Amino acid sequence: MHAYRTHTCNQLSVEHNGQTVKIAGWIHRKRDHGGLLFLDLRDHYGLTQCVIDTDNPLFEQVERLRLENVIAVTGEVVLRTDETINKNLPTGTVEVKLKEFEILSSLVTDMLPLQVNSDEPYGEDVRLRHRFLDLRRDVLHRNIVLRCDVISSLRRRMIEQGFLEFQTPILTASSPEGARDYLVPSRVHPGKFYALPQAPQQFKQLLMVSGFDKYFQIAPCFRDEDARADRSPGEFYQLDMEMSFVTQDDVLVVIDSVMHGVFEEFSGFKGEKWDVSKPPFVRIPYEESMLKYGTDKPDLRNPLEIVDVTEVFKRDDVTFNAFKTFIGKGAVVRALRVPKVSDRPRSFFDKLNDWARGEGAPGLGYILFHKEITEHKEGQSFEEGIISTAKGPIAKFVPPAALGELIKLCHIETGDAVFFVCDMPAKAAPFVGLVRTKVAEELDIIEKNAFKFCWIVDFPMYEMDEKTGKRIFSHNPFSMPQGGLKALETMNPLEIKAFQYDIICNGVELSSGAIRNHLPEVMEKAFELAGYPKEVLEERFGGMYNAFKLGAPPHGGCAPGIDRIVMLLAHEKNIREVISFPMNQQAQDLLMDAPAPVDAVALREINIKLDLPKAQVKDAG
RNA sequence: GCGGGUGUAGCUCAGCUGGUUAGAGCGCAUGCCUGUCACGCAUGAGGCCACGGGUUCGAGUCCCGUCACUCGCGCCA
Repeated sequence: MHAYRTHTCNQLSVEHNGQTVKIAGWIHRKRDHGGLLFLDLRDHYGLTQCVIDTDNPLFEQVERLRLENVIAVTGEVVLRTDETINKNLPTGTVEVKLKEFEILSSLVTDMLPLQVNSDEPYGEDVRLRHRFLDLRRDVLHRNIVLRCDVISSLRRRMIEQGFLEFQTPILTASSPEGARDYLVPSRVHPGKFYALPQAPQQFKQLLMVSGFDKYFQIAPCFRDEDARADRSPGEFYQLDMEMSFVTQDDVLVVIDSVMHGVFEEFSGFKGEKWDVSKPPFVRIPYEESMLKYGTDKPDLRNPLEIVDVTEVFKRDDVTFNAFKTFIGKGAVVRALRVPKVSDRPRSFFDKLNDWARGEGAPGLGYILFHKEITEHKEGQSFEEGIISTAKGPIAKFVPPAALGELIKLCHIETGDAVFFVCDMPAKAAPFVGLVRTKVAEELDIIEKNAFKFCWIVDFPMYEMDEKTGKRIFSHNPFSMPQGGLKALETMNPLEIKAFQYDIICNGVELSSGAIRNHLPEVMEKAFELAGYPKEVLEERFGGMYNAFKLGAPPHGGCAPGIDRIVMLLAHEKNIREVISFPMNQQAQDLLMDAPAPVDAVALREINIKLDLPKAQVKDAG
């Protein structure tokens, strides 16, 4: 017999009846009836009930065992009687009649800081400090298994499509722009630092220049930025990929197929299978997304759409001066049509209005289109049909003809309401986007049980930095401008689009990607337009820039975030629920106690002297 | 860096308008219980009410500050 086990705790069934088996695991739960004791033994695979009674001289010893002790149990598999079968347990038709047992770990004597056999929500610091216990618990344990399965599926799908898996350096050079780097001091080169890669961006491009054609990596990325619920502090993983001799469309098709495949494969992880968008995923130009959804990461489960109705409020016969004056200063009016809500009580609209004020808006104007009146008759003008039915705070400022135009623009039907937001374009779009989300949540009309994908394409190459008034790269400096050198030389830079795309699922940004700028002369011009002289390009991106002068293929790729993919599939709101050993929000590892002070000798060796703000001196040892 | 929330037993939480002895469930300990599966029953141990200051005759409760955790903003090419 094997030293530890002949079967796992999820394996035994009626077919093992009568066999002597050995199983090993943690004591999940004990039910002590005095003369009879049940013990649920748990391993990675499942639970098996063991039973012992007072006929066995070991009874008292078993009775004394505590939860979470690790033991091996040897005994006979016996069938349960019909009344005692547990249908909730895969092994519930049998039990192991304990003959012998062996303690395999040092005995648990301390109080457990959290109970493994419970699904109570524990405080996150306790969970992180004792992550190994937390990871034993069912939900988290299964999430991590899902993560393993997703990664192996991604890997298989990439390899099947001819991609090669690479490793790239972890100790590398600091990259300008972007997030803050994690820096690692060099012992050999006093005063110099490595940086941990924010992404293997330049390496994967260099691999393309090296002629490898199709690259992928389950790539760790390090960014020293503050955490969010959907953003792990410090480090995260991407399915990083890049391919040569491709157009944007080629990249999108590959990712469509990988994402669709993985989501189809695992969409039933939480029970019922969810619908997954069929490829090709819909492609929405950035400008259209900002207009229709008020964001560059739209949740397409939300059926509501936004329309620009500035023209309507500009009309001479519209007398709503609050908007008119503002429009004169460059503001726009965005309308959100909400079907079938005109009969909602006044409180519904008041509540939304209060919410909007809470968000810093002056209020939320709306017009209601009541039922009886839009059912206009032949011969009656459209406008006549509408006039007495439009209600709401600003309806009286909008005469029938203008209402007719509004109805056409927004495809308004009887019983609808329309909300209005008037502001400068850069503010109106995101705010009406918030309204869109808020209203859909209130009405509970966000589609359930669906993973809805889309691509946002045609991002602008440059944008104005609001604070400095300077022109900057709006996504990253590596993207190819649409129209190439000619566009850079002739167009208004702010109107140039890039071959830059994001993939979105249910409002979550999974990845950015681009067709890269692999032409040195186009790079020079692109950087010049962002205010960087050629020297900066040479200094900061020298490795790649020089490589491009020695024969670079056109190439592009993207890098879907693995943690977020798993988070979506596991229906988790917090990314730490799909990471084995995450840091807390302050970027501390409470289990391993990192970051930690180092002693003076170590510091001297790397030529570092600390100069700490007063309050923190004591922490640094 | 800024704003919101939380902090009471090992864990999850309750604790009213400030009122004298601080409560429950789980876990732990002891005892009873031979078919449970979140077993049941009884008894018990376990508290710097995050920390520091203040108001008050009296503070777990009110006020101020600090710290920790968490959510969001800034940040995240």
